[in-house]
Amino acid sequence: MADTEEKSGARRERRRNVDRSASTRAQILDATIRALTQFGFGAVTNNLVAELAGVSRGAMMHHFPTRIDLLVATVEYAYSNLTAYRVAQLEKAKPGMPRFRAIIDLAFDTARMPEGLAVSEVRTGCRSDPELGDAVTPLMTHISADYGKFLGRHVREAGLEPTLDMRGMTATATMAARALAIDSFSHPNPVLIDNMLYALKVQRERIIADQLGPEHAMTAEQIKADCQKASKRRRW
Amino acid sequence: MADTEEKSGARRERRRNVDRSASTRAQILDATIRALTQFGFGAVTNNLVAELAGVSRGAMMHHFPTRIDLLVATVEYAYSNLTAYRVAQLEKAKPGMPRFRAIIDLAFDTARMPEGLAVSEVRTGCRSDPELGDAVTPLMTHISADYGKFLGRHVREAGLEPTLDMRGMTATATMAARALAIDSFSHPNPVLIDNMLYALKVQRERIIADQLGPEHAMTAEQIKADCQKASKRRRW
DNA sequence: GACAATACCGGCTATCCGGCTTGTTTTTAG
DNA sequence: CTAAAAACAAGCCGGATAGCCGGTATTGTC
Repeated sequence: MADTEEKSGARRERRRNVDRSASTRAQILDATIRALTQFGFGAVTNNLVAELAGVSRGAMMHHFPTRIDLLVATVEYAYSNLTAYRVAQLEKAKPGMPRFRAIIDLAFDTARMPEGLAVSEVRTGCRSDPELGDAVTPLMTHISADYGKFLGRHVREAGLEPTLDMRGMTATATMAARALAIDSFSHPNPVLIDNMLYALKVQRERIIADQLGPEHAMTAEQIKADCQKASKRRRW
Repeated sequence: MADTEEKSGARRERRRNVDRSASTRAQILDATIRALTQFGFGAVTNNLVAELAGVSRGAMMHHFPTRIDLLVATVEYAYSNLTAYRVAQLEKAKPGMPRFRAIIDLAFDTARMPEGLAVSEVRTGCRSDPELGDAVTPLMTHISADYGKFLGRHVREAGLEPTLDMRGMTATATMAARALAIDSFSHPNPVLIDNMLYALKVQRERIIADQLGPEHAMTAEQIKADCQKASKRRRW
């Protein structure tokens, strides 16, 4: 964020070490996320990150002794940002069914966000680096489990059951969103996105109708309207 | 495949240049696919490929002057193998509806095959290398379009229409299979796969019922039986 | 059999990356 | 006020990589 001196007379605002540390750390982590998003895992070098962060390589070295430390910290940071974003977004929808219904669009949005792409990049990139893989796998496992709980909670809060097809549908949406997000960066295909979201929402409403009765599900027209609204709001 | 001398007396079977070329080329391309699958895009170096192929670096240089040439050729080779495999597998099912129904499982299978993983690795990896991206993008676009036609053809041959939800469902299945395949290599989760396939098949049958009437769709029990059969046949 | 073309070999180098190390500035503790 | 500690800066080095090149062996053509 906009830092450095903004105080009037004081040529240098005295900053405590903890603040300096936190600020530099955040700059570096944000730069790493940006680098992963824009250039992909393979192009993320210490040099590039330091440059993007506006920080010397020595400072990076100080905060993240190894590249692995940097990437692990970045994934943690990115996922906590994502979680906060999800909570904030879902709070805009009324609890229960509306909030549950917001999840599919949210999955595709978060997958396209810099933080989401960063996590995906590391996830696939760590296949090329066993050491990084060892360091990141427990974290990824935790993330998957955590997201699974998140899904289950909202399913139940909507008065629904996490049946086989419900789990399958949410998992499919998550995976598809991930693959599409990376793809769309080099081969954007808005029609594809619209179709996928429509199909997933049809399936979602079908499951709702199965569990609670047709009167709780959206009609085909409502689904299409919902999709059009989401399509217009989407900026990619 | 098993090459080299198998002739009895002749200490050196005279091989024509075209054969030597083709053989070496195939060895290198196969090795590249293996390398991409096992070690991931980032770890695929010329050295590694040459070693896996049992070929000198000079020979590689001769056939593929640059790394980009190698990867582009590998993607072409892998996709043509995939196409051949798809055709061969689908011919085992009766034309029409059974053949159409085989596509979802096939998508997940091919995504997990070395050839499928290789294509996915290059697809994501080229984000880190603009030059490679430029070289590979038209190919990827063609592949996507070609696969789209393949899907459309089988939809129609089953007497179905490529409606919005049909397109969305197939696209979702394709994307999800891709993400799952890479994921499953480091975080295998058989339950997830089963759930996703089940949900997709439920959706598929629902679309069939919508278009042709419920009597053409499988029952819930049939779907589950089909999934169990696929789950047992699957070796990952 | 002579010459050309192709397949193949492996050392060389410029470049870049990650990590180390030494030096400088700012903050904090006594 | 002083000394230690922490934050920051940046030059350096071993290692690895992609591409290049001179040279050899095999195959094709006349």
